Amino acid sequence: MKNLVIVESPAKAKTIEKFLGKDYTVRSSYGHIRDLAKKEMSIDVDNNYEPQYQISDDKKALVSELKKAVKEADQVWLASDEDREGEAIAWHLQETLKLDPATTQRIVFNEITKTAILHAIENPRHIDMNLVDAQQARRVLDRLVGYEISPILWSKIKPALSAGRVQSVAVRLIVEREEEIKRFESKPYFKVTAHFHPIDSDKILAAELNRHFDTAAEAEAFLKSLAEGSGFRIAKIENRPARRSPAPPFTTSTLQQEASRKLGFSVARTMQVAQQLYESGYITYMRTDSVNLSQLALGMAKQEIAAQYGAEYVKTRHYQTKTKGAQEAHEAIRPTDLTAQTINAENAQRRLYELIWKRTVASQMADAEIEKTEIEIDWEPQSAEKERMVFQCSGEQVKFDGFLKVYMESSDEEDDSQTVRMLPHLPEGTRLSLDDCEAAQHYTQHPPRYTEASLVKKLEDLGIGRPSTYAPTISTILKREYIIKEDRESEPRHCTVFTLKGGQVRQTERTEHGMVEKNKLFPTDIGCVVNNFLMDHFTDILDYNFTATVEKDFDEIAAGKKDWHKVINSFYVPFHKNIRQTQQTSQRTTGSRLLGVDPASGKNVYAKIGRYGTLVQIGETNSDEKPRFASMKKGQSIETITLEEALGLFALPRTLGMFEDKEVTVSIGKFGPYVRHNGKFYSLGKNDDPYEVPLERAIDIIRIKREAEQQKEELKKVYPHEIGQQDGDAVVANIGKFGPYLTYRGENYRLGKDIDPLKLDLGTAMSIIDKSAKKKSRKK
DNA sequence: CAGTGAGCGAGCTTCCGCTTGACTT
Repeated sequence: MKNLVIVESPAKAKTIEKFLGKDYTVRSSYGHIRDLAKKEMSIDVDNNYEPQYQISDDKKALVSELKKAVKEADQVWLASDEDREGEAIAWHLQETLKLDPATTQRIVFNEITKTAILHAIENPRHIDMNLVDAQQARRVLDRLVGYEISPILWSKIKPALSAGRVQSVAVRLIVEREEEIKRFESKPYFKVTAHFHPIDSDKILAAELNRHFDTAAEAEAFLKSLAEGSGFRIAKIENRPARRSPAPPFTTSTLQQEASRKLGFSVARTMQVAQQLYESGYITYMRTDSVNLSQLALGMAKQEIAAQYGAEYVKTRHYQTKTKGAQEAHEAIRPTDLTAQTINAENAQRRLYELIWKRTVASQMADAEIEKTEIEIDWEPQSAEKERMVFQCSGEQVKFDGFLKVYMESSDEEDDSQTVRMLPHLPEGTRLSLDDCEAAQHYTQHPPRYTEASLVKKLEDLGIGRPSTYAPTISTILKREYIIKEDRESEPRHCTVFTLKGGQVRQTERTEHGMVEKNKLFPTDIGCVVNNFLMDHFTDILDYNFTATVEKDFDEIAAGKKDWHKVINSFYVPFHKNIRQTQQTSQRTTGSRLLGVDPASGKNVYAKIGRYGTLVQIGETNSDEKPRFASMKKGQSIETITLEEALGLFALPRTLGMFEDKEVTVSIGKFGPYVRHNGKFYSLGKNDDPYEVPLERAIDIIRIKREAEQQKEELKKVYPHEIGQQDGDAVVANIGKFGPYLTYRGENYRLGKDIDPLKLDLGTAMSIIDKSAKKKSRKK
C-alpha cells in the first residue's frame, strides 16, 4: 500500500476506491472527528477565544484505525468536501493524525467520476487555513450563542430549554405566523360564477365574474339585474402563447419540499429514504445545496431523453444556484444511472427515486409551449358602474408538452379552484345564452401555517441552516416542545348562496366545511414565551438577517481579509455584556394569565408555565397558604383555557368506587394516567381519559393486566424450553420482548410469529439457525 | 416506578454542522 485517501462518507470511499486502483486505499472520516467538548463552553474567552477541541467519543476507535493506516502509507491525501466544513475536517485530520502539512496533499472534487478524481490527484494543494478559520469562527460563534443564552432560559423560564442561531429563528417564524393568523380578520365576500352556451350549439362555457361583492344585498341585486340582462356575447377573445420551463434539479431543500407535497413524507423520512438510496448507489449525495449536474449526467440525460422521447425534447441546461450562502461542495441530487427510470426496491425508496429521476430528466428537457386563451363575456344593459363588469373564462392548450411529459412541480397553494381547462373554439361576437348563475359566499383565508417542508424553504431563503441540519433542527424544536405538528380543522362556516335559474333568483344556505390543515406546525405556550423573551433581550440574534450578516464576516475571514478572533471579539464583548445584564435584571417569566376566581375558595386562578410544563394554579404564589396546582391536559393552552376547564383539572385523583372491597382511584403520575387499586398501579389505555373513565372500564383494565400477568406466569413454567441437543450443545426456545427466539451456542435467533416453539423439532430449529447464521456472517 | 409547581441548594440541561452506527430477541 502506498497511498491513503481520506474522504468524509464511506459510500463515497467505496466508489472512489474502484476508480483509483490497487495503489490507493480509501478510508472515511465519517464527518468531523473532533469538536469542542460537549460538557463545557470549551472556548477560552480570556485567551483569544482559543477553542478546546477533543476527539468525539464515537470517533476514538476510528481515529486509532486511521492512525494505523497513516503509518502504513507513504502518502496521505485529504479528500474531504470542498467547503468550509470540509476544509476544517481536513485540518482536524491533519492535526489529530499528526500529518506533516508540507507533505500532506489536500485534494477536492465535487463530482464522483474517474476523470474528476484523477484530475484532483494531479492538482493537489495544501490546507487553506483561511477557510479553516472561517469554520472555526462559525463554530465558536454558535457555541457562544447557544451555551450562553440557554442557561438564561433555564433560570428565567424552565430547565432544559435551548436557544441557538438557527433553532430560535425557526421558532420565531412559526410564532409570528401564528400571531399573523390570530390578527387576521376573515371577511366574507361573494364570488359569482355562471354557465353559458352558444345559442346554436351545446358547448358549455364556465365563467367567473371579474369582481366580488362584499354583501349579500349587492350579490342579490346583481343576480336580479342579470335576470333581466340580454345580449350575452363573447366580447373579446385573447390568445397568448406562453412558455413554461422545468424546475432545476433537486437540492436537499427542494427534494424535501416535493417529497412532502407529492409523497406526503416528513422531512426526516425523506432524508432517511434518500440515505438508503445513496448507500445502495442509486443516487448521488443527498445533502447538497447545488443545482449543478456533472458533464457525465448531462450527457446521460441527453441520450436518455432523445431515445425515449425524441431529439426535439432535449435541451441541455446549466442551472445557477440562487441560494444565499450556498457552498456547492456536491452535485445536485440525481440518479447515478439515468437509464434506470425506476428501481427494484421497497415502495418508499422506489417512489422517491422515481421523483428524483423525473425531476432530473425534466430539468434537461425543452420548454413546454402553451396557448393561453382568455374570453370575456358581456351583456346589456350594464349598470352605470365605474368599472365594467364582464364574465371571464380562461383556458390553456398545450401546443408542445416538452418537459411536462415527465414532471410538473407542485405548489403549496391549497386553493387551486381555478383548474385550467381547454376552451371550445368560438369566434368573437358569438351570441350566448345564460344557463345559470350563482353568487356564493366565501371567506378570505388567513396565511397558511408552515409545514416542515415550507419551514425548510423559508430557512433556506433566509440563508439559515445547512442541508445537513434542516431535518435535525425541526426535530430539536419539536423535542423542546416549542412547536407541535398536528392536524387541525377550522370551524365550519355558514354561507349564503344566491342562484339564478330560469329567470328566478333563489336564496339557499350552505355550510362550508372547515378547512383541514394537515401536519402543520403550531407554536406551544413554551415556544411563545421563550420567543417573546428572546425577542425582548436578544433582538439582534433573532433578527432574520443575523446569519446573513455574520456569513459576510466568515466570507471575509475565508478570503484572508479579516482575523477570526477579531470578528468573534467584536461580537462577543457586547453580547456577553447583554448576557450578564439579562441574567441580573430580567424577571422570571411564566407567561402567567389570570383566568378568574375559584367560586369554592374565592381565590384567583392562573394558567402559567411551571418547571415541568403548563399548569393551572389556585391561590397566590407568595401567600402564606401554598397554592394548589394541576397540570394541563394535552391540547390545552394558557391562552385558550377557560376557568371551567382549569377548575376541572383539579378533579384528580378521582375515587371511582369499590372493587373487591377496595377503593378504585384514578390519577396521573410520572408515567401517565393510572388506576390504583389495593396498592397496585395499572396504566390507562391510550384512549382512556382519566377525568372521564368509569368504574367498569377501570375494573376491565385491572382484569386485563391480571390476565396478562397470569399468562406470563404460565409461560415461565414452560420456558426456557430445550428443544434438543446438537453436537453436544443445547438448542433452547424462549419468549422475549420481541417474540419467540432460539438460543444456541450463545447466539440468539429470531423465530417467526406463526411458529410455535413448543412444537418445533430439532431439525427445523437447526435449519432456521443455519439460515440466519449465514445472514449474520454476510452482514459482518 | 406512580410528581412536581414555594424555597433551600446539590447537579443536571444547552449550540451548529459534518457523517453513519445500531446489534435485533
